[in-house]
Amino acid sequence: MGRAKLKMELISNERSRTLTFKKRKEGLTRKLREFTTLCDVNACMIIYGPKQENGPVDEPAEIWPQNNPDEVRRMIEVYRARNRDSGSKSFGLPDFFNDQKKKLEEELVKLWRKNLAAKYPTWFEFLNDLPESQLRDFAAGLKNKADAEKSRIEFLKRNQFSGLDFDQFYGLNQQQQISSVDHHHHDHDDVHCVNQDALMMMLMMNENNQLIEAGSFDQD
Amino acid sequence: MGRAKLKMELISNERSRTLTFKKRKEGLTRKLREFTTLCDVNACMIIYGPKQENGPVDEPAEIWPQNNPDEVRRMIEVYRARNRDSGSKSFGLPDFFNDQKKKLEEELVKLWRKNLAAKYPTWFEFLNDLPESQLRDFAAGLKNKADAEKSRIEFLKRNQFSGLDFDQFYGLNQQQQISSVDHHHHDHDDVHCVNQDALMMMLMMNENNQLIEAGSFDQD
DNA sequence: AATACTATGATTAGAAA
DNA sequence: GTTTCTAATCATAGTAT
Repeated sequence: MGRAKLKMELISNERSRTLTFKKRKEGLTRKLREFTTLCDVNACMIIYGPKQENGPVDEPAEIWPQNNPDEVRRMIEVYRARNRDSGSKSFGLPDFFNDQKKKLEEELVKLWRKNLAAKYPTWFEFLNDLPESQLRDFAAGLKNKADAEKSRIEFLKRNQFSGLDFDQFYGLNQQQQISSVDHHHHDHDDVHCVNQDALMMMLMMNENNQLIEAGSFDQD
Repeated sequence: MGRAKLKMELISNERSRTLTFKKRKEGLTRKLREFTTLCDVNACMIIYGPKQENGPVDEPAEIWPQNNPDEVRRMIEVYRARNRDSGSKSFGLPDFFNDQKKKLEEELVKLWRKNLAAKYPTWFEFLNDLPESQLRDFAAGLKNKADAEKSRIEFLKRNQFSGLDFDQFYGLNQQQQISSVDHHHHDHDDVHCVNQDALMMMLMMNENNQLIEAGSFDQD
């Protein structure tokens, strides 16, 4: 027979629900495609699920525009930017940093670690991809850098900002709770941890995000 | 009369197009709401436009779930995270930095500047919002840090990293095309610019992204 | 611009293969 | 799990207000 009127609530029957999910997802996608075609608008859609008992949550099931994640990202960025701007136009600096900078930093650190972990079992194994000569130089440089950083911190501790808690100051203390980032301890320097790594990287950059070019010199 | 069959292309008649936009946008939103209700899935949608001749582009016209931008953001984040992970599982460190860190830093810097500019005509005027005592301490601290940073960079330039192609190593070469971040020169230090500013701010924050409270000490 | 109408086209619930 | 069928519901183009 034909269709019956559907009560607008969660479909309890699993088979029906799965079927409806499939049908309506397709219909939704078609509608959105038609919509953008007919009216010349930008739109994007992300559909997750369906939620499974023993499956990963939030598995993306459909994105639109299809085959164009960059476009999706672009529109998302626009949304995010506007969403940030509107709403709180007069927030102070601390608020801004609390809200946005922290998230970005966290995201950065997470991504960094995640991708490092994906490619290398341990943090520093990316050195394996370097030629032997650079490897030696890097090892020496890293040691120097670590030493220099430690020295600098010591120096600052002694001579400047007395009364400041520098560990706290750098945010290098008790940061184990930064999401679920696992900390590898490196054999070359105990001082390094999440933000220290990121900080190191930033310290090595100039304003164009290029590494500061080192002149020629002798190393110990 | 009733409806006629619609050709699936941009509706040339502006009046019809506007009307269709409105109708279909509503229909789309209803469909998506029904969909999530019936099938218990997460989904979000962003609709921009309609594109106007003399209006701002990409004006958000509709988001879903409505009144829940946080939820939209959450889903977007999940999408972004997954989207990043899949696709290129085996990229190296340089690629990662080129691709992701740069984007994040860019976003950070842009947002920072945008919001600073919105609130303060000049970069350092946010100091005006600090109490007098903190202002003095901050100024002194900033100078000391700037000096220390400059010295450290000089030191690194002179004494370390000879023979290394660090640009290549970190994949940080030829990055001038970093969008359109404009560089302001500040009167207190030529070395400082975008990233240096960000660094400064980082250095001034504790782990909770609050500005460090300076203890009392003598300044030069 | 927004709302209402309504004939018709489009979608889809339920069942079956 | 998919596809197909079909009647019933739903959506909406064109029009009018």
